[in-house]
Amino acid sequence: MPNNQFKKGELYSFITGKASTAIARRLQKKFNTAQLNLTIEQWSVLYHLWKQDGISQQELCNATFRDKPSITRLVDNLEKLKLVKRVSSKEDRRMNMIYLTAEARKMQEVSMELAEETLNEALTGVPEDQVEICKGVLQIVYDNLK
Amino acid sequence: MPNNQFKKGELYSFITGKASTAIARRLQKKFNTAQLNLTIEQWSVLYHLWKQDGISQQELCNATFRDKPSITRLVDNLEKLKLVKRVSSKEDRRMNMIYLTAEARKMQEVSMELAEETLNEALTGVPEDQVEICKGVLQIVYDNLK
DNA sequence: TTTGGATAGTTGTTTAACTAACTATATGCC
DNA sequence: GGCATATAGTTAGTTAAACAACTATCCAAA
Repeated sequence: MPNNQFKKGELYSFITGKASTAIARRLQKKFNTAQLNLTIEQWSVLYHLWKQDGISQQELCNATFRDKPSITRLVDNLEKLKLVKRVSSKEDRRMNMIYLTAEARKMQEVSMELAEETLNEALTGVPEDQVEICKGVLQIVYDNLK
Repeated sequence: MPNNQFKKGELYSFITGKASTAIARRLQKKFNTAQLNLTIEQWSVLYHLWKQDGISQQELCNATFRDKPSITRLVDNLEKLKLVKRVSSKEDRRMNMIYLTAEARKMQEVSMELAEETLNEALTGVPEDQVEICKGVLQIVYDNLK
């Protein structure tokens, strides 16, 4: 028997992701205010490179949950901004390994602080145990559908 | 004192809305399979018109959490698909009232069933009380940031 | 009654997502 | 070795979001 928790009136915001849209908009505004010339999507790519530099575009696809054309263009734009460099792999010449520039490395600290700040604003007034439950539910949703 | 529940490694999926992206993609695939020629964004506009027909573009902005140019273009495309009609208001000639066509009215039942089906798939294995908590947290997040 | 501000909607530009079709390289099998 | 297939990445076309600048209409106060 499927769960039928969703009355029609409540289904909308779950599908449209109003909460995560609001979070992303708030973070984008903070980037703009801080003169950080970076879109949230570009930041999400840098985020994974900060964790591990020199990974392939395919690995960025998996990490960011985006398809190959999206990553191609994000890397194009990040390259134009001189924040990453494509280096074609010597072991497998089909692959581009993506490396951060010094410029991009400098952006990590500020942007991560703004991201944490945004989440703290978003979660003001939410008890910690409920945040944990919410994270768990969203993880299951993702696993169910991926 | 701000909540500091977010370790850096966990912050990413909250901001990028992986769960809601996955839900929207799954629903879009169901639309395509069902030969329902409709994007999720277009569906989200129809959703509110099914609840109340003949509202203004500004009201659609508020309901769908989108800005005016986005709604202008969504209505443009829905008009091309002959799913809605713009009728300029007689009381206030600045306003367009948006009306569903018979064609669009026919799409409500099928598309809503697919949406509910998608959410049931997404929430498989999640206890009902946790879904409620999650919905509550996302609502607070939205209210905190809007 | 005119003028100035507010509101409703449109247009242009940039960035991104999705699909499909494409090129280049690698790999495994005959 | 040569061919089929899979994998990595790119390109093209459509839809959408965000922002800024714009037009048209309404309304209220001088």
